[in-house]
Amino acid sequence: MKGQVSISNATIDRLPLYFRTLRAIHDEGIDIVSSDELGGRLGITPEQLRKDLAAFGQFGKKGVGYYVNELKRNIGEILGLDHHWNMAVIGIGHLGSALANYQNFVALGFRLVALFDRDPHVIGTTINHVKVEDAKDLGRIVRERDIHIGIIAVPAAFAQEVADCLAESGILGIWNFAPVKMSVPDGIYIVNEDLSVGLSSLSYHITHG
Amino acid sequence: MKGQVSISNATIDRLPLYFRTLRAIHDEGIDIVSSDELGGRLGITPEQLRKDLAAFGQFGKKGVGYYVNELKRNIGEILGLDHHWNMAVIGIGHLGSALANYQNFVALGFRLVALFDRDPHVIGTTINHVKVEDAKDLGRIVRERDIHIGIIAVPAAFAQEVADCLAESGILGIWNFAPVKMSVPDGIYIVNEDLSVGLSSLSYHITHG
DNA sequence: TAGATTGTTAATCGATTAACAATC
DNA sequence: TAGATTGTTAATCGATTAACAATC
Repeated sequence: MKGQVSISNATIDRLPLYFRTLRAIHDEGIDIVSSDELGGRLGITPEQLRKDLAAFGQFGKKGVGYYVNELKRNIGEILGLDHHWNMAVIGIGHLGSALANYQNFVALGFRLVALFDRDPHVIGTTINHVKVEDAKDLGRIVRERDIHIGIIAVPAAFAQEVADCLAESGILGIWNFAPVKMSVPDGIYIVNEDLSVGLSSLSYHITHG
Repeated sequence: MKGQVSISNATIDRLPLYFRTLRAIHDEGIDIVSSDELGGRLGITPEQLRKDLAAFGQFGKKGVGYYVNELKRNIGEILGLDHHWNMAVIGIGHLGSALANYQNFVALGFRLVALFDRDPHVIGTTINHVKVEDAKDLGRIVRERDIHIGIIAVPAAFAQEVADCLAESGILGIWNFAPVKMSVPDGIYIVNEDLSVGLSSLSYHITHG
């Protein structure tokens, strides 16, 4: 990996697709894959794929291709999936409980270690073997259990105060499903997963063309 | 709107954010907003915002700003939100039922008109006032109820066959939550909402820097 | 009128595509 | 060796940023 060169977000967002596809290829019992084959499965040109990988090092063998397992492990390390980050979901409504139950996260090495809500009827229930705790203990528990990632699934109106609490408690990143722009101190990374953006974009494309 | 000029996806994906923020500003009782204020709330430069809008026409008044309600209506029309698209969710697992319950879609004018699953225990139940029907009736019901958008929330292994059925039945667009790349005939637009991409990207950023 | 703010053109920046030398 | 395929440099394309004239 080249430390000082900045890598485009477009490249980073394609790495999980490569990773996922390499896993599928591995499950098919294939050991070696070319940039043409791997890119082809994703609708990505082989040049694009090779350029993306080149940002981090040399992973292939000229005239041969890429060793599936080795490339998968390398991309996993680049993405930091070998860190097994601890996550908490805040806001156990419909979306929050769906996220708490999402099995794909486990497959990527993430660990769900806490759930939070404010509703006394929800507190104390168990989802996916994790107990829902009172949101007023959020800060304490984030510190105690060394939680790295906070998943915000509360209504938009409460998202900023949750983010503030997470930030104070030393969270590293926030995955935000509330449809609102939040502000946090420098050094905390936010990914906004605003579902209405995708759906509205779809509406645009079927309206035109 | 300029018919022949192609508009960047980056611009289109920002329009829903403008729309959402204009609604919030309207709710605050504010009638006129500048590109500086509107962009500022979203962390977008005023130049970027004006450039985005310029792709579709002239919506502001020099020296004054934008009339909040008028701009909101115009962006809504550009996004096609005034069409009130009919939607169906296929796959009523945790994520599917969360999507079926998601209230923000109603606020954007989308209509949930059908739910589908294969599991006999799920078929016949009701979510958000809509009955879950047998997935084998998917094609017929899509045609009968004039469903425009299919939301795929089935396991990756079944996503392609659902997409094939939707395509045959005249769907206009697919909003895909299955972590897999699907192929559909030209003219059908797909938005992939691959949750593992966002989370892996977050992992990357907290691992580095 | 003076001040403010848009819409648009020009300049810069960044990402993708194409070409090809290196080499397995 | 010949064929295949990577890694990298150069060329193109597209998006963002800066500047400013138009005008409310």
